[in-house]
Amino acid sequence: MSNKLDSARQLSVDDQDEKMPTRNTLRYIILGLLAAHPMSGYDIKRAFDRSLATYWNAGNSQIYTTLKTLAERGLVSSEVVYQEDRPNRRVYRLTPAGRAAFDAWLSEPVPPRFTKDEFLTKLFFCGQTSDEAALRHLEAHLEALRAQLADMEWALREYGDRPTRRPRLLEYQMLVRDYKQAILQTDLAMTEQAIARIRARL
Amino acid sequence: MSNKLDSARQLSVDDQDEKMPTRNTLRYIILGLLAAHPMSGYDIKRAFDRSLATYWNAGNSQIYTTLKTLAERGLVSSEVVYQEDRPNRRVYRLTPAGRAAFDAWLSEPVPPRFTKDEFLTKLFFCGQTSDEAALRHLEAHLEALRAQLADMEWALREYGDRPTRRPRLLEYQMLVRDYKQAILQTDLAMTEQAIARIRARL
DNA sequence: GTTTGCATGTAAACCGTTACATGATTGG
DNA sequence: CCAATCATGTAACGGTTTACATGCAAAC
Repeated sequence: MSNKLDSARQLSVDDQDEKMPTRNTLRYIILGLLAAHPMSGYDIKRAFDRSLATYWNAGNSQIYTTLKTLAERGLVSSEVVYQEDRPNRRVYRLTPAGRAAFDAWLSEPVPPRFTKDEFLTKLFFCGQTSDEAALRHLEAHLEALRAQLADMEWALREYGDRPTRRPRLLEYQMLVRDYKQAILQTDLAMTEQAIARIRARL
Repeated sequence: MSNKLDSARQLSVDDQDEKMPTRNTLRYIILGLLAAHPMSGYDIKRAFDRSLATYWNAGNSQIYTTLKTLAERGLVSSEVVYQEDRPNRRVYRLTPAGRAAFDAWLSEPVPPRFTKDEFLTKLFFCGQTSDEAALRHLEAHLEALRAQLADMEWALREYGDRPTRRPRLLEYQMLVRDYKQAILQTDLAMTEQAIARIRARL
């Protein structure tokens, strides 16, 4: 469909490329979190669950391995913090190179990519089943959406109004939150409408 | 969490399990398309671009390899259709086993999975850059959304009103289309609102 | 005394993207 | 002559998920 300028791809002269060539959004998320404060892998996982889970998430296994590769590339450094009563923590912080890489990512445009939506994809094919089966999917989706909206409300109450010394960060986070919430609400409204549409025929 | 019946996991004697255990939405999409009519890999690619691209897409390489594994597992069969003037086509059709697998997928609930949204993720971190950079991202997103909406309109005009002998299929496809369109419109509205919000400060 | 929370990881399988490869025909 | 359409694939890499593995402390 759109077919404009695929190749603005000159050979860049400098091959300092400890290549970080592809996408790896997760790497940059971790750098971005560490830009706010030093954290352990465990902390990062909690940051996902608290505030990021709606837009992205990752399992522990991916987080820990990614931290390791970031360290190998010199984008983060780490030190062990010894604790009694609890397991020791390995705390990571950004290096200047890491900060630079993060800034570069922030200023780059988001590369386009096809969306993948398992729910809509299945619904697309539901003409090949019974309306009852379709209704089951829609109702399950409705429930999932309500749970997600409730989670967002909860996270807002729990973590949203804490004082911060970086109001700009919070401002964008709230902006994104509102954005996502509006989409979820439309999603919910459309699911309800679809249910009504199908029920009307039974 | 669950720690009860791990031991239901004895070596199963029958290794008919040509296991199709994971997710692979693409496999089922292909089965679903073939359920409507027999098609070649090329046709499947076109079906994606015409009507499915908004919810899912795949490159040729993945399509052709997936067709091969589906054939190995006996879910589809194929025959070569010879053509003059053009390359021959290998046309695939569902086997009864394939139809059964597709039906099973349709009746299963959609397994939950974390969403990943590169755009919102980047916006989430935009408090660490200039508002100008954030505006650039938002404006690029706006343009992408407009293009996508235009594509959907175009696809509707081009392929949407053709007569069909399976009105139920089309009905669900229209439902999903409306659904997606509403979400894109909310997306667009929120992007515009975010742009206004940031501009108000400059 | 069992579950939850803290804390860190490894290995393998699986899914998706990018790059590459080929070759005839039709239309501008 | 160049681009697009038709048509089919292979190879390599990279990113994600799932399963497995460990172990102490506090709380119920």
